[in-house]
Parts: sequence; structure tokens; C-alpha cells
Amino acid sequence: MKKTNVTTLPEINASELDLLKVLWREGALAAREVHTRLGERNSWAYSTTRTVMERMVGKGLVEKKLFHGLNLYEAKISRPAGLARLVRNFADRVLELDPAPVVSLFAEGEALSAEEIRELSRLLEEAKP
Amino acid sequence: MKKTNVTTLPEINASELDLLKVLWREGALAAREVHTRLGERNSWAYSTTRTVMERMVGKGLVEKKLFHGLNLYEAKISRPAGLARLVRNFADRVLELDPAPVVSLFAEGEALSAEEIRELSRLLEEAKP
DNA sequence: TTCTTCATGCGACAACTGTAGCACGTACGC
DNA sequence: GCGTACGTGCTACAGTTGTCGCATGAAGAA
Repeated sequence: MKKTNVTTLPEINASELDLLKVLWREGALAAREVHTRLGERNSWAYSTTRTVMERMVGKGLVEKKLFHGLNLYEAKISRPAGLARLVRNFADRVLELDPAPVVSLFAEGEALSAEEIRELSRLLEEAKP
Repeated sequence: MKKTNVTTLPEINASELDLLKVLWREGALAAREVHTRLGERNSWAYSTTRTVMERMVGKGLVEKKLFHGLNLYEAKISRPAGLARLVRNFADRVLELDPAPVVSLFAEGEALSAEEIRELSRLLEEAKP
């Protein structure tokens, strides 16, 4: 079972990225909690949040696990793995350049730890040849 | 009539970007020509190419003009404008950073002229506040 | 026990995308 | 004049995404 192959990861669209960000930040959450966290940025109905998450489970982006009778959702792909997918795509198609320089841009922000940046870099490197 | 407002530009998806690249590079082309240029990268049927282009006309990304009885398609948005849309999106959502540093990455490649890079930069700047 | 509140599983429907095919008309080679 | 080759306008149909609502069942409040 290949686990970190960037190229075979499913696409991540805008909505999905929003949800993933919440899960990456807060770990496993109940649907209701995810919905609340989304609250400001998003005006979805609760059922919409659930549908999107449920579909992400189907795509393998999110994992659903029963915890004392309550369903918790957790990101199934790491943040570096998800970002790698997006960065590679952007570098290839828009920049038409190697993704490496893009990675260094993350260093300016605070979204990623140094550790995650290294991991991101590694993932992009590894899928290169 | 606002002409270069990045934020109101329609989304540009992967297929559309492919077509736009051809048109940016070669100017106005007949559907058949576009299809041929796409040939290597793309295994669409000719009718698919036409459908996608026609839809792009509807979205205002491409313009169709009759030339001596033949329809020619031409990009309606400039390359810097299109790229601005994509860069802004990526910077906002993935990098969670200002788009300016991304622009400087274009300097490394040869896809854009210095002039276009300036224009791209200007467009991103102007839509900022 | 009965009422109220949620979580959860399902179903729905419209818009957008991927991917074509068909029919008609016109221009051109024979 | 006729058949052949395209350009063009339409139509189609399945899969994905956006966006919800409904019904059922379990758990807690009264």
C-alpha cells in the first residue's frame, strides 16, 4: 500500500480544502463541530457540510471513526501531503516550473512548521523522477 | 466597464487553461487548429475541443469572431489576467500569503516576458485593497 | 412515559464538466 | 450536377459538485 505518493492522491477542490484545513488544525472532530468551525468563512447549511465530508470519506481524503457512539471525522492525508498535491499542480500547470521554489514560500508564512515544510519538500522531491 | 478586475473573472479550470495557453501562444485560431495544437497533451475528440471552447465563449474567457466565413477563437482575457486569477487563488487558499512573492517565481521561467510579469504584478496589486 | 433534540443515513435536484455524436449546409474536386 | 469533406449548431448523457431536506432512532429533559 503506497501511502505518500502525491501523484495518486485525489484532487482537492476549494470546499474540500476548507474542510481539510479545519481538520488539520483541530484533529478529529464531529460533523457539528466542523460545521461550527467553518461558520465564519462559510454559509453552508449543516447538511451541506455533512454531505461534503461524507463525499470526502468516499474519496479517501477523510476518515470517519466511531467514538463512543459518535462519528468523528479526521483528515486521512497529512497537511504536507495535501499541500504537495496542490503545489505540484500549480507549479506544473500555472508556473510551468519546478515545485521546489514554491515550497520555500511557505517559510514566510506561519501556516506550516519547519518540520512540515521539510516533509512537503520531500514529498515533492520523491515524486519527481 | 471594468476590464481587468481580477476578482470578477470567472474560474479557470484545467481544461480551460490548456486551451487558453494555446490561444495565448498562437493568437486567434480556428477550432480545428486549436484541436491540433492540443493534440499531444490531449486526447479529446474534435467535438470535445469545440464544446469546451464554446462554453468558454459563454463564460467570457474566449471570443469567437467570424473571419471570412470561418469562426476564429481568440483569448478574451490576457495571459497576465488569467494567471493573476490563478495566482491570487493559490496564494490566498494554499499559501495563505500575499501573491507578490509568487509573481517573482515567474521570473525564473520563460513563460512570461518581463512586460507580462509587470502587468501580472500590477493586476494583483490593484485588486488587493 | 412523553416530548424535544440531535446525529445519521438517504434521497434529491440543479449546475458544471467531460466527452461525444448527429444533421445540415456549403464549398470544392470530378 | 454530384459526391465528399468539413464547419457549425444542437443534443445528449454520465459523473462531480453545490446545496439541501426528510425520516428514523437514540438519548436526555420533564
